[in-house]
Amino acid sequence: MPRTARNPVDTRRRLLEAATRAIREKGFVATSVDDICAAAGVSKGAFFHHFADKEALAIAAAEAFAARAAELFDDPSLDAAATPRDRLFAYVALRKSMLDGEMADVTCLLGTMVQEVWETHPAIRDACALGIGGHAGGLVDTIAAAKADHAPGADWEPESVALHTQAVIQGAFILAKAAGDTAVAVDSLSHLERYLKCLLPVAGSRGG
Amino acid sequence: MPRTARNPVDTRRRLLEAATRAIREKGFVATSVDDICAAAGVSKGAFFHHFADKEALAIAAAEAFAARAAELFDDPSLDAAATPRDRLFAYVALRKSMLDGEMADVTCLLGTMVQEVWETHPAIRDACALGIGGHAGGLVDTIAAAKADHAPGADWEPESVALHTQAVIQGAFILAKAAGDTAVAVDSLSHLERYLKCLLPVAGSRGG
DNA sequence: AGTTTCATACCGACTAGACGGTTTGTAAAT
DNA sequence: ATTTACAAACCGTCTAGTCGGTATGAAACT
Repeated sequence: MPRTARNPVDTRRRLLEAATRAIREKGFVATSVDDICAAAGVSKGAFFHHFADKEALAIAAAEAFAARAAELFDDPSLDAAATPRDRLFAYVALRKSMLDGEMADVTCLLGTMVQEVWETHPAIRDACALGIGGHAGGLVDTIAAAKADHAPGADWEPESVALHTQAVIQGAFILAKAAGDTAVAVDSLSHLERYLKCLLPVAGSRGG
Repeated sequence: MPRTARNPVDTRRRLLEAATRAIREKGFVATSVDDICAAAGVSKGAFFHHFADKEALAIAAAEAFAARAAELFDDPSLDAAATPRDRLFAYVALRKSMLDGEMADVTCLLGTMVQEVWETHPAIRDACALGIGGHAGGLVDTIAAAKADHAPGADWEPESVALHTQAVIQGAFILAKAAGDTAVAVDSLSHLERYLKCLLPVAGSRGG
């Protein structure tokens, strides 16, 4: 099925991709509609045909980003994990490996936007909150199962730990942007790994 | 010494305070010079008399914010700590207690700005990096001393742990902004506390 | 003591350009 | 014939930054 020059699905996807890239680089406010149109190779008319306004595009981009993040849980390295605990560490390792690349390609669109517009654009904030919270939610069952296996009586909640992993990841991105280097983010994820080992000790071993 | 209507030091301070508040609420790009002037109760002429441009103000605000953050280490609760380990936990407890208040009053100007302008305004990024890195640096000696006391042979570096504390704090702010509630940030700092207990075990006790 | 000089501190109208969004027009598909 | 999918000129608003001007006070000069 050859695609013609006029392909609304493709146009929309190009706009979302261009917006995602630009916002990850410059933030939501500094990214102009003209910027996005130019990067996507479409006209302003096309932009406002597909999206009511700039805010609507941001929300759609946030939803698309969250959907892609959810796909992380389908990664082969997670499926290969024999236990919930292994699966959790496979997730963190995957996140770590994803830090290899250009800054704007590895950082989180949701964290970037919500920090900027949490007060001024509640609809965007909610979309970001849903994405981040939903992603954390995707970890809760795994963490709960690992807890049942390794620390059934511990006084922490799987949901709280899941949110903490996202906090560490988001904070790691901020340090990386400040330092101009993702290495510091890798370091922080290593601390997260160590913490999770501490929360989920394997019998007959110490969490060093 | 009664102050006259013309007081450059006061004018500058008012501009810095107004800018800090506005940027914490809306971000650097969305905060206009007119906004800041109105909030500070000064004219645009005064603004550009004291600062070369908007970027220069942001850098000055970042430096002032970092200086105030450095004062945290003078807090009585830290001085009262008997050991480096106690001092470290007093710091985290202090950061936790500081989360009680309006969102824009508790979040970090540096983390907010650097996430937005890391690519577009290198000078601001550097000022933020210096502030965050410097604050982390203020913890390194304490962490190193605590390590010497409680985990001399452990395979982690005090500097890396210090940076990780800042990553957790920054990430906690992002989750808080997304959720519209600082409670999730408190939770994350509690996990940080637990991690530090795990890194610095007290003899004859488990890190539960 | 009175006057001139000068730098600092500040005011607010103004400008040039960028911005989000609208409108008008058109061409393909159904 | 109507709807969909775009193109691009256009519009009012907002922006950072400029500029000519004024008020103040201290120092220099007479």
